Amino acid sequence: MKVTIVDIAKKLKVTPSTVSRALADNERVSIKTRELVKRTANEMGYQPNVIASSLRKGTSDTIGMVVPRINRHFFSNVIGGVEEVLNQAGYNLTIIQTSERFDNEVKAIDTLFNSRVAGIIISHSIETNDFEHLQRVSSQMPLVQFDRVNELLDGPKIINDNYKGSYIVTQNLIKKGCRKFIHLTGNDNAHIYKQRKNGFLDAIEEAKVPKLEVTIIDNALTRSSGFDAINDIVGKKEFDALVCAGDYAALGTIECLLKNNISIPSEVCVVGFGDEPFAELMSPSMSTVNQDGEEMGRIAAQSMLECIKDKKLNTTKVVPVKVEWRQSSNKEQF
Amino acid sequence: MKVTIVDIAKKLKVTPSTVSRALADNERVSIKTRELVKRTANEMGYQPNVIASSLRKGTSDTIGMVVPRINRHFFSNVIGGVEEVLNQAGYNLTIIQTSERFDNEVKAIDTLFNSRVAGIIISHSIETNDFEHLQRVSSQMPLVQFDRVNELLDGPKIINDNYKGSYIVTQNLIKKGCRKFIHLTGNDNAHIYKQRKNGFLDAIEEAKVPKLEVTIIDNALTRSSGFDAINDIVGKKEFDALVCAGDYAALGTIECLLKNNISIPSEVCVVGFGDEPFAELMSPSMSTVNQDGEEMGRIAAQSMLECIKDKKLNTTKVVPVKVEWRQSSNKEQF
DNA sequence: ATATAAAATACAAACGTTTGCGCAAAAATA
DNA sequence: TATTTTTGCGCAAACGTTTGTATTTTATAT
Repeated sequence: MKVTIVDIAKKLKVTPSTVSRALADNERVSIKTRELVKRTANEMGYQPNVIASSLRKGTSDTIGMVVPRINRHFFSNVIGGVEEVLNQAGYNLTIIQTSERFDNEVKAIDTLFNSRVAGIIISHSIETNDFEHLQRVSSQMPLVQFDRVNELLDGPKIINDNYKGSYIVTQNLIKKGCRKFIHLTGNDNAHIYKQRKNGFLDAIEEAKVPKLEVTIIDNALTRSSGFDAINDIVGKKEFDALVCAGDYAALGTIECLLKNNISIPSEVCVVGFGDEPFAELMSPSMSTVNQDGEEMGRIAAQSMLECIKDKKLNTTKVVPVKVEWRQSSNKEQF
Repeated sequence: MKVTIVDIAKKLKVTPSTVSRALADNERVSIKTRELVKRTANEMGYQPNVIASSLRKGTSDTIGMVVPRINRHFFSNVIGGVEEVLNQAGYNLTIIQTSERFDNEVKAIDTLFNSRVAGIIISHSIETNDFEHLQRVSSQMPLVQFDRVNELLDGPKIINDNYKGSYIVTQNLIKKGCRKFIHLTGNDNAHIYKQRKNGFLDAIEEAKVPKLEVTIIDNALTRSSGFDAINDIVGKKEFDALVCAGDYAALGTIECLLKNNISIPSEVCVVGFGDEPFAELMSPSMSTVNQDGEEMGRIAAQSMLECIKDKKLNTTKVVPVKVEWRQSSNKEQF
């Protein structure tokens, strides 16, 4: 049914090895035969069996990618960037999502490992703080981490400039006159949130402005937990700035503020992180930190390709972020 | 280095075939040996080589999925649904995006075909109106189409109830008093847009209301083309309802209307299609047709699994849609 | 004890490539 | 012409499974 190298060989009365080499443009076969073989292969409708090829070569042309959620704007952008570079280079991409669950992440790694992918690109689930499943992998094949990375694992890491994003946001809010800050975040074992918090705290610290107040609220990253967090304290506690570690939390807080007739930004400034598509479009439009997912994906893929070639690489690349100033923080400056 | 079936066989002084069968829980090997083998495999850290297995079995446990854009909310939801069902069933998913380009689609199909996936789940690029590349495929492996489907190809098709979505929207707008309609759409060779247009036109037709005006604008699906389309006619042409075949177009039109100080919905009602996350959050919030991507994905995956088992299947399943009525069309009824 | 049936395992080929090695013929050099 | 080098290709093994068939072992019946 399906035409193989052997079929071509038979038809041309040469050996499969010659056909194989001819198709691979190997110098050991004459140009004349090479072209003859290619032409015949075409005529016969030959389609290489990459499975067989992978088995023999011991590696495949597939890269595995593990992400927490495929339908998060940021991640799907990263995937887009990775795809772009990898396809260009002749690689395929197998994508698995963990839905933020640790056991799914372990299973995903196992699966990819068993299908002998050429390498793995991963952003960890939020539950993950044990990295043994990857220790084993990183010794056997290239492992590229992005966004949510673990410093202790070998291999390239691509991260957003989380620290700087928060720092600049906070610095500017202080300049605009905000004094009573609340920071909504996830939890510290996730690197990105720790960095965002540190950027926030350092900006407060280094501002050298007296009487700055700071409150940190953990585990407030979703729309509903953002809403609830503010709902709990509104009326009881004074604040004039909400620096959120994520857009969805910021969205929740804005909804809560509006419901309580607190005006944004004149009474309270709100800033998110991530620049989800809705941030620009909602009302008031949300100030937030834009992270270039596609660029991150391209860099991750590039790093992967380098790793496949040179084996060793242990760099950390930082992708710059850009603060989008919009209505939700558009308070007049002093 | 890596432990294989042969290694286990040697250690246990049995043959590879026994080990293979034991691991597969085959009745032809005694329960005692089965357990012994499994235990030893575990101890030795055996990881099955799925590549070898695929080669031998002639098929893999990977399903290929081709989508126009991975970072479109709807598609990433479908992917999520597919993933959920397929992973449960022990299958993997290889995803390729075509970026709406026909040649990319052809290349994607080729790649998946060559990697001997067990089946392909596809939603066509907007450029695609030649389906030869799939004719070949559908005779060799299961092909499931979703959302953007071609009726002439064999295999299951899962579609949204595009017709009904538009029909209900239009019917209701008429009830609310709208009389001068503009329909922004893509082009007719894409089924979904044709269906949406038909739903729109039929609702107009069947309303039996005198003096309904209708204008159709093609190739207006993006934010900017939506904006431009309205910008071109505003002031020159009267209209009180925009029925858009996509949310991004609707967004563009709303932006254009606001810029021209045309009030929504009192002067013009706008309705989109797709229920992108921003639709709910923008201001005015956008009425639109919600399509359940995850459900569609689950159904597509189920159909794929059935196809793999039974070979023949030629059904078309329709996933119901739900109209979300929001501010952009919240005009008082007669 | 022997013949027969059933159970458990062994044997060997196959899946479609790739690749190190070897061999012959052609070309180049002595 | 004899020797070496180059060129072009064939041979055969290997990658790690799976599976149809053959063989041995064990259980059952005669």
